[in-house]
Amino acid sequence: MDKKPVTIKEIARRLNISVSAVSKALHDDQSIGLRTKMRVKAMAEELNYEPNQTAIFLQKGRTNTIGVIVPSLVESFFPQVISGIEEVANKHNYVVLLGQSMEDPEREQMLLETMKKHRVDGILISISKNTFQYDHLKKIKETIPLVFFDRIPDMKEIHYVACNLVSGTVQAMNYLLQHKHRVIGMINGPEKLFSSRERLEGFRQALSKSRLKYDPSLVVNSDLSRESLIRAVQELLASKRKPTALVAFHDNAAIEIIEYLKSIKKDKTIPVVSFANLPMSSHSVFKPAASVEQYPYLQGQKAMEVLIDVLNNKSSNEAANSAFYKIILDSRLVILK
Amino acid sequence: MDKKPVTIKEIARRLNISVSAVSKALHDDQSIGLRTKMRVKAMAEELNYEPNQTAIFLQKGRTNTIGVIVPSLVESFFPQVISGIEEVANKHNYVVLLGQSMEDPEREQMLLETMKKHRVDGILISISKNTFQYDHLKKIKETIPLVFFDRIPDMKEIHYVACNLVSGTVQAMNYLLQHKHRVIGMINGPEKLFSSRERLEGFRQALSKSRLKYDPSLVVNSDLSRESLIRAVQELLASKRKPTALVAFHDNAAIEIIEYLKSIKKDKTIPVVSFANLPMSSHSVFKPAASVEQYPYLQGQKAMEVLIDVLNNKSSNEAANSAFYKIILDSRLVILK
DNA sequence: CTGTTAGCGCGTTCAA
DNA sequence: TTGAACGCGCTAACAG
Repeated sequence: MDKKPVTIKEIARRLNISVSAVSKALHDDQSIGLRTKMRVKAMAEELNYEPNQTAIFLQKGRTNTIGVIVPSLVESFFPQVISGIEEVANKHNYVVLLGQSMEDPEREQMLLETMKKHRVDGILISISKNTFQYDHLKKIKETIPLVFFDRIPDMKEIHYVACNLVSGTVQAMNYLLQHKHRVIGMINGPEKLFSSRERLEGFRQALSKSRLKYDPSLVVNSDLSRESLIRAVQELLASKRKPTALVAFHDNAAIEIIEYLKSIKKDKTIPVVSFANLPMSSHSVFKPAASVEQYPYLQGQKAMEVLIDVLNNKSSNEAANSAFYKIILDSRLVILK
Repeated sequence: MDKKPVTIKEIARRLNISVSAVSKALHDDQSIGLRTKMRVKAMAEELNYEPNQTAIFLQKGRTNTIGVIVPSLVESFFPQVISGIEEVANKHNYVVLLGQSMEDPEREQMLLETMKKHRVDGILISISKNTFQYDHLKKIKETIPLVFFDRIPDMKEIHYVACNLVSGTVQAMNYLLQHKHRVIGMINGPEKLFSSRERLEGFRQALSKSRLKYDPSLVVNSDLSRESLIRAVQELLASKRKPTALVAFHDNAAIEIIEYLKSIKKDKTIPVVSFANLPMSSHSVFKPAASVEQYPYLQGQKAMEVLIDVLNNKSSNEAANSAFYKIILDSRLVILK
């Protein structure tokens, strides 16, 4: 199938000149005669020469490769982020090494190590929802630039890009409040997740702005599995103050929740608002009433831009290293008609 | 942030032994004394030594990286394929370099070249729907093992994994025929696509088995854009023999088609069957009546297994190189209740 | 058992 | 203007 790839050395041999001359000629170095330059290029063309990047990687100490770790691709939110990442990455001559943690912290750690071995120049990561132990992240961070997106761990001194879920949640709440709902329940994600805490914060802020009192029993955490979501709904519906509307963690959760509500004939009376991870959720039979757009594509772009910036400034003065990017994008409530 | 990574050489220096001794010790080579082995390993541990893969890549002439090129990640079918690929790849110590062609042949070609530069060991690719010119594929194929999946170009001497869409289409047709439909229309994809031709073949086979005559005017090709799909529906509905049921290219197309049919109040009378690219299409308001499951995850697994096989046999006798894998998975019609 | 030597393919001094 | 020599980090063939 494939014969030996042609090297710079081969070209040199055929032309009876030195390797370094060839190397320089190919790079349009000043110090090479036009004549030899032409000859070299012609020969390179003829032999279909292609530089061996792995040699260059070794020599330069960088691979122009960035690692991207997402919890899973089925969540449709992430493919969009990746698209954004890829667009910016390619534009800057980077290539994307992909890994899915499958929400498994051990796998996540393994992926980080593999990528490190492969000497990626940097890593973009959205942590698994079961990752509560950040030692491996902290360790990797010492060696490789890390930028977090969407799912941010509770760590200091990190770069990250995320959506302002606080304001998004406030918007979602206001929507429900304007529709006269006074008892609103929230089915949140895992308690330790940064984004869960943001939603909670928004929940409280919205209530307080409307001079309503915050009732902790109206907020239930879940691990986002089907069972745990249903349990959460049941718990809320069983509480003394039965909510007349719900805020769900995201569209996937919302769909499960609405499906359940429908099964008990409550879907018409209890509107659910959520967070837009699914572009197609507007088609769904179990469509939420409204959803907070989180601009995954933009998040991907921004995260990659941050990484590139970090990469470019890495070698410069140490002082700059004490600065951390914290990019917060605005989210926006979208009413699904 | 990161200081100089420690090398094998550094360990050698500190221990006052040769580099190769260290290398061998780390690899548990027979020819190294237990004592030195221990010392080396201890030191490696202490200094937090990690082998520089890029150096190993250069030396071994392989990167343990495979390139995966898909038309786009938004099509939800592909993320699933990728998951299958990743599972097998990781198990065999390969890592995935991802690229989206965005259905753009030029971008596709660029990605192929980038991956070649990065010296991936092999490439898995599903071609863009606008790729009708295979020169770049043929060229790459000479150098790097290529395995196609799902969207297969019309080329000889290639490895590929795909679903048996012929039988899938026959099943789809039989479903409609059993429901007393005698005039069935097909909205196919781009004519040059292998999978379009398979659908057409299944369409004809099913008709002929039922002793019905094949009417070319009942098959319309489309580029799968919204506009072209609607045009296709209009064309079919305007023809002399108006179809009472439709076969769509895939769920995405089906959803657009049904949405349109609904807008002209025909969705109840004209059932649409299609091909399952969307796991969630069963939730959709514009849900097709049935859909042919194409087992994306399995396709990904198989494709990767084929590639690994090819990779392992590459160096062996030339005769083996004349054999090409053509793996056809069975598809199965799923009735969406 | 251990160390020396020679690459892998390329870029980059430093001499010539 | 050109070439020789060295280094990137590691493995492997060959001597001691």
